[in-house]
Amino acid sequence: MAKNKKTTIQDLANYANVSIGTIDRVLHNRGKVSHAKRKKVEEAIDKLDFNPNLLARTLALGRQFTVCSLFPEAVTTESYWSLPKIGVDQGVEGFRDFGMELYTYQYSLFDESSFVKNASAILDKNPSGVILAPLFEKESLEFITKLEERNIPYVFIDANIKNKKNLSYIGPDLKGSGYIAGKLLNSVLGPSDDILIVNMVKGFENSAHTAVVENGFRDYFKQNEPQTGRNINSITIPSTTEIEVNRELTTYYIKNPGTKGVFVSNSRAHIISRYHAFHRLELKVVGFDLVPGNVAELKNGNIDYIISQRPVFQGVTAVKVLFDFFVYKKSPNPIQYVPLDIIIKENVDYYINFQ
Amino acid sequence: MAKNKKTTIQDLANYANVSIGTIDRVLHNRGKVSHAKRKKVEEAIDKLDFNPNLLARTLALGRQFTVCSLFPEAVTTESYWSLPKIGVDQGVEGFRDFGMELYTYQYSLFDESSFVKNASAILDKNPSGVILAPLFEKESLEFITKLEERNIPYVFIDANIKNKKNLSYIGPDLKGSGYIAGKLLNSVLGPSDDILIVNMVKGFENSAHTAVVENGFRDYFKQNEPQTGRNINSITIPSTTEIEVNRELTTYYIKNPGTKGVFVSNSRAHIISRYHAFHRLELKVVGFDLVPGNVAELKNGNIDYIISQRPVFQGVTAVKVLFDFFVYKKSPNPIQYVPLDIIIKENVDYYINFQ
DNA sequence: TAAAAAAGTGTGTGCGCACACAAATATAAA
DNA sequence: TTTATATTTGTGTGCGCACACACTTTTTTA
Repeated sequence: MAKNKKTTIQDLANYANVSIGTIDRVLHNRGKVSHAKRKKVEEAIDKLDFNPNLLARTLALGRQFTVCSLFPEAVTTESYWSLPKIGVDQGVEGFRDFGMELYTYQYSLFDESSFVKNASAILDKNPSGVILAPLFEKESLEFITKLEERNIPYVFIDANIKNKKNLSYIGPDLKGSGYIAGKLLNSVLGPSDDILIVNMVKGFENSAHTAVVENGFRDYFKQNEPQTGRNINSITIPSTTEIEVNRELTTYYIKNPGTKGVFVSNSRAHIISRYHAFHRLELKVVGFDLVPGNVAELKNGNIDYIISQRPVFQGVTAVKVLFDFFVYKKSPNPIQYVPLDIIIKENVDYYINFQ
Repeated sequence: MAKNKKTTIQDLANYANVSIGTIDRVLHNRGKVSHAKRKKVEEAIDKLDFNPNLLARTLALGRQFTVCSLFPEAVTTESYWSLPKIGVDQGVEGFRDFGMELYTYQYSLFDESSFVKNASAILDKNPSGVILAPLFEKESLEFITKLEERNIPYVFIDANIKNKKNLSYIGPDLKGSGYIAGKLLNSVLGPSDDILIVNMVKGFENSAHTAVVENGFRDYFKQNEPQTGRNINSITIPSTTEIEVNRELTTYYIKNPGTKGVFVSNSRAHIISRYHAFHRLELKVVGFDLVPGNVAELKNGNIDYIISQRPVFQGVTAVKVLFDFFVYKKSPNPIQYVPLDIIIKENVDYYINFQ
């Protein structure tokens, strides 16, 4: 039903008729211990169900874990990238007394050199571990090479680069997220309604990820609605500003008035749904991420579904993975797909209010 | 960007030119301290940004937190009630070194006296806190009265009794969960398809909760589909066994062949969806909770939507709430509605596999 | 003005563990 | 047999804090 009072190394020492020094030796497998006493101590560990007190150990060791994170910059507090940062802050806060400290760095998606510069600053810090959102693939590869040279563990968050030596990838299954978006949009459309996929490329980041999402989306219709004559077109807007997005939408909708549903493969669905409302267009919209803009549009009905990839949780989990690796030498699951939450007007508040 | 090395009480003592004894006195506001030194120490606390090391404090205090949980019994490991138990186990495990220990108790939904017996056993343990799923309202009220007499804090999980002195309620917004179920079921039905609501009463537990869920469900249709001529009937089966459920379903479906959708207000949707598959009925099904039976039926398409109320998370959170109250004297939000996750075939694996 | 009481401050111990070092015992070499 | 050398085992210190207690200085009382 529960454990009795915790047993300490002193308890072990009493049981085995040795001093705590010997206990220490067998626990850490260092120094010399006679075979007989070693056996006896091992018996004590087993019989008394010894588990070292992590608090005491941490206090005694007094070591420090420095974690650096490198994400795209959050332009405003309403930006998507402020959320993973909140997550890592929160995660590290929980391990503060265990000696963990955090330095956050951010790079501009318009400027690869800012990535390089910050990556180099991180290397100068010689951290115990790194949390990286590798949106610039080439520069990220150079960075992790250097990390590996220095034996610094790193985890990817939000975006993945496959077959690397990252401790773990914590983020969405991109293809699956597109597939789910397909199912959701389809569920609110008529069988032959035309669909527009809107991709945006903010800066110079790798757009391969967006393509994977789009493929997942299209896969849904290929596999489930093969024979309908609907059009599914996609446009890629090389910006995320309202003005540019609006211009591209106008251009597209005038030429394609039959469009009934829109899938936005990033966190800017609210820009598009506001455009719809402004022009009294009754289009269905599915997008990603619970940023404030999307929440508002979800609530007033301009967005139908938001898929959330738990960005805060990603940050928290990344920190925890590093901690477990430092302290317990635990090797995590190399790919940890976060749950893809389906958010609608009716359940959005529960997600926002909790904690 | 980050905190410098953590400041200790010794650092404070050096800054304020006093001994750690005086620091201790102002920190805990005990004993006598001259005004001048108190000011100086407070300045030190502020300037050096002192935060006590919880690890050291815990170690020094050496106190013990005994937590008791009282839930309905999980008949098999596949039952719903095994999930909150997993949660509290997990939560307590994380606080083990902080002196927290857990005793779990369970009662039979067929036997109020088992509740009373276990409640009394808990009182004998004189725990620091209690986590309770108050499904027997009358007996729960008697229990919490005694807890209050003894000044033992308690939190409700999964089910709530309003206006009581529980530290917090952690669980679903029942009405909202029914409402969401309504939206989901409606989204896969034609506008005039008839609907069956299936409630089950396993034992002698309070069925008011089920009624709230049903009201939420009906509200959705009242508010959003007012003028359709569809029938929404409900039956309440006084059992959760397959045989009894099947008999009731047969009785109902023969009389109501127009039924196209079923809402199951508990975790037994899989029993009903299996019945449908067995009899080649193409009905849409919405139910609650990611128990293995529902997961399987979701995957093979017999269930369309499952709403999950994060039972494991409820357990973890309840433990955390108690811990924060014990250690930081934090009063939590009195009502913490958990997110209601919408689970479909396409995203169910992410929920199961993560961690 | 001396003794008693109160106010103010510092020191020592222990929580459970890691680690450096000292001590004791056993074995090998001289 | 004695000394040198491994091998084995025990002790002391500190991590940051809480708390008991001892000590010093001031104030009050007789």
